[in-house]
Amino acid sequence: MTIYDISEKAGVSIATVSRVLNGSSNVSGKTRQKVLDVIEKYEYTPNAFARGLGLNTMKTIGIMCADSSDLYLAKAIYYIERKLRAGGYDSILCCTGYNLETKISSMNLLITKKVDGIILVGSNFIYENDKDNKYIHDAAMQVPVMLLNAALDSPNVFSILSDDYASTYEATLQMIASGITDILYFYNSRTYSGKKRLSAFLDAMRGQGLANEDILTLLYRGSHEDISAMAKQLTAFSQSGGVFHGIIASDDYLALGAIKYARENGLRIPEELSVLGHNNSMLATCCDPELTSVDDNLELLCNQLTHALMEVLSGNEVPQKTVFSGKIIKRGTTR
Amino acid sequence: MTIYDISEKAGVSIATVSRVLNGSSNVSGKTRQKVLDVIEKYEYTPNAFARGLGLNTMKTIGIMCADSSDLYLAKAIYYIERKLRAGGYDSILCCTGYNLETKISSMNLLITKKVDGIILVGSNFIYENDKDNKYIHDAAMQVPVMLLNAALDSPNVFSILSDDYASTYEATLQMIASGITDILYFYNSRTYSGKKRLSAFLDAMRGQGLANEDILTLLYRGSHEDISAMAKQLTAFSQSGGVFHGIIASDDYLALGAIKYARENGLRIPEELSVLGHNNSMLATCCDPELTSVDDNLELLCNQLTHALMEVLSGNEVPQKTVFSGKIIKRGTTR
DNA sequence: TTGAAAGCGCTAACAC
DNA sequence: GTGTTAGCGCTTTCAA
Repeated sequence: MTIYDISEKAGVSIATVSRVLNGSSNVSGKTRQKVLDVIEKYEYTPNAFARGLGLNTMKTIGIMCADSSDLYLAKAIYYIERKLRAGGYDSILCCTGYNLETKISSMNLLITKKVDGIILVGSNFIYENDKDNKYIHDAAMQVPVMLLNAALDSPNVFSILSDDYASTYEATLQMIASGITDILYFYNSRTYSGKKRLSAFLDAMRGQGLANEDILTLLYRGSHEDISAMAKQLTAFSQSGGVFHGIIASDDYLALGAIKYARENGLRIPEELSVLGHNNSMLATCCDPELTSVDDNLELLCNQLTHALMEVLSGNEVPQKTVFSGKIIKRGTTR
Repeated sequence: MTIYDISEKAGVSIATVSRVLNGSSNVSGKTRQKVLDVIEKYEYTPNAFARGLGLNTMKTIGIMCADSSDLYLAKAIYYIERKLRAGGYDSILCCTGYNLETKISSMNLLITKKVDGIILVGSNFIYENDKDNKYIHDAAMQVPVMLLNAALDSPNVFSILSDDYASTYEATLQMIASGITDILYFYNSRTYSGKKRLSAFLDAMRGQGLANEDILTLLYRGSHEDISAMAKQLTAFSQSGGVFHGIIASDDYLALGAIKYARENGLRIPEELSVLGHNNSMLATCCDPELTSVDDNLELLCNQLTHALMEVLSGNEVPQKTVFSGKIIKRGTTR
């Protein structure tokens, strides 16, 4: 069933059918109704490819994320997809992995598929060496690129993020204020936002008069789901002489690793060890005691991002960078 | 830049350009190279819409799931997306929610967008009253429909699932064998696979000579992430007279709720309460003690499903229903 | 208010 | 091995 069939059955031209299809006002009431009836009768729906060819858009947005099974990213995708759909857009999902090569090829694929915009979910898409961000600059010459929890200064790329520096800084100060000065920063990524969190921690500690060599940090490199491996690494670190009574983790997974470490080593939380996570995911309420965690209001960020993208696509002006602030949700793992 | 531009610059016809683009063998080596050079020089990529219009496919698969932020579903989507991409297909993701209306409209939307196939991730898409499955039967008349962890007897729909009945039956028997006969089945869904798990539990218990009224079941209706609410419900159930020393939960979230319940009520696990989960998600290793859980080998299911879909799309025969068996991963919450 | 017709950029059947 | 040409199904001028 094509527009020709409908026009024939309705006794009008294809132009008229097209007009009623697209809600043009230049159609008389009775003609419109006649066409509508035929359309309904034959359950006709226009061919999306043909329409795409004519309009040069199929109203789809490409969503790239490294690993859609990561709790945080999964949640972000969920919020974004929902909002996009509400705005009449579909989402093509690309799980790229953490490798630059595959990110680039995913990006090209999306461009080739002629998406209307691209959303990069998570800070791991931004590289320190700006040469490695070329694929983003390039993509942005074709379509608007939105960054969630990352920032990049480039025309046609827009960043929506949480002020990780501020919230981690604040969290560190709070833990210090609770009487703990030997704090270990336990992290797993050296991405854009990862770096900012780390330096916030370092700055806050230095503010306490601590020398760099007295500040403890530990980088975890394993799978983000392998809680046991995290605990093991902490145990090893402790056994090799690391002394700490607080752990600030760069995400809730790592914080869970810290809790497991405490349990395996007979440390009471929070009396002997304070633990603070990040993301305030459901993991924070599934452990015992429940986890104090930084909430950066992911849903708000995602809604904002999606809204901004649709504004850009409508040709409206949008701020290049929007920063929200997180807040610390106090639970049982800190004093 | 179109195929005409390229043909002109290369001094050949568009047909020849099209041939080299599609790897046709009927092109001489030097002509091919000439065209390739021009393509490279101008970074030409064919217009996907035009191609879609001609071929009537854009090599995309629609993935529907109720909630992509659910750990289990997120993981499934991850596996499926990866495998599809490897096979040259893109995925349009639709998070439908649990409401039939929105499922239907998502389904229609995917059909309208002319996807090549549709994957329904999770058993909540199948309804008891087959009238409510009409949207699936209908969709299957247009494109193949794949069901993950659900089954529906209909032409052009293919089911890949884990034998939930068998694994839950086995799990129940094991718990009974460990000396616990007062077992509570804690579940949250009355979907296809939810029902099968429940009846497996009931059958196994009845096999022990227990009368229906002595078998304990408890339905949780809250958010799947609200562990505290689960624990609360269990506490209330216990306080109102429910006596049980084992809990078999229909997923790991609920099992975490059970663990929280035990902790809040000072019950030692597994000495005073055994707990068994389902899905063997990362949640199973993030609690203390670690959770015994049924693993239904999601990755295998997803790979199988994706492979089957691509077979169908290639016109090959594929079994209408494929059942794998799960296995119980023994950890610390059971004796 | 309506219709005719020219694209949109590609594939593939057919001719050479 | 290569070129010509007719679609694919829609949107959108331009005329009437």
